[in-house]
Amino acid sequence: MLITRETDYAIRTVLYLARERERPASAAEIARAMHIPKSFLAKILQRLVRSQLLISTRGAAGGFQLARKPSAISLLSVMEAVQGPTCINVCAIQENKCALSASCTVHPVWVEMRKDIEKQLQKQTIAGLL
Amino acid sequence: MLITRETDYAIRTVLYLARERERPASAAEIARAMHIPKSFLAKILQRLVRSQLLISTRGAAGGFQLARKPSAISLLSVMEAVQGPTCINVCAIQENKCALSASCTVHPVWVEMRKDIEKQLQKQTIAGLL
DNA sequence: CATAATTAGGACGTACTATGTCCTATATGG
DNA sequence: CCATATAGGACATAGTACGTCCTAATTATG
Repeated sequence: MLITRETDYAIRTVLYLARERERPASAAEIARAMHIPKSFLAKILQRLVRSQLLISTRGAAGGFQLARKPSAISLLSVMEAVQGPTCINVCAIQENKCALSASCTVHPVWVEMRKDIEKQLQKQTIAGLL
Repeated sequence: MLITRETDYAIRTVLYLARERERPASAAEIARAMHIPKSFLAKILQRLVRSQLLISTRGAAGGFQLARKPSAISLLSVMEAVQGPTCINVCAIQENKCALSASCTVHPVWVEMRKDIEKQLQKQTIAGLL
């Protein structure tokens, strides 16, 4: 699976926050609105904060807000924040995982495909999806 | 992961058979040449036969051969033979898996991306990779 | 200051899928 | 008949996806 459920949740979350930009939204509120299990969402929010896509404020009346304009957030950046680098194939990431990579004529195909996919994910911004 | 190890093995297998077209090659021979665990390869070969990419002959001196010209075998067909339909995302396959699909603005992006990937996999033929 | 509301982080559990192995049945050339 | 193959199912193992829970740390508000 290229896009996990976690990534899906992360995108929904960012989309929600893009619509509610004035005030911080709490994890509980986002979970309710976007149909995401609350304690799972908490983990996802942590990652989005660490990747500097979101800003969090603690304590009562705290919550999460976008750290940048929706037009400056690509699907790729959200995806990489929660999943790490996009992985088409074991081979295409870690050379040493494939015993034949030197002589393998398929290898360049995977590399090329991964590039294309990343380019597409980069083009799609949160602003564009609103 | 979009491309599993099983698919990788399947492609190696078909590539090997494309180079040895005159005579049937046994599972043991292919496994040795392509660094694939033998009993795992047996399963993969079964699927390739059922999908009519390969022809098998049983008994002594039996083995596997391509059912079509290498130019008529795409990476997509090999991939679908072993993995089933390419799956980018749960959402993009089974509508009902996503509670929000009706209102979800990301959904069309996944569908489009999947189409593109399949188009690329279709273009790449075994003949082209030799 | 006390308390309720909130995020931060780690440990843990469960279920599914990828990756294989193994055993038995079946076919076939010599 | 027997050695060599494929066919197919049951089973085993490891890794990842998906999610829960508990304990801190922080802060607005009464």
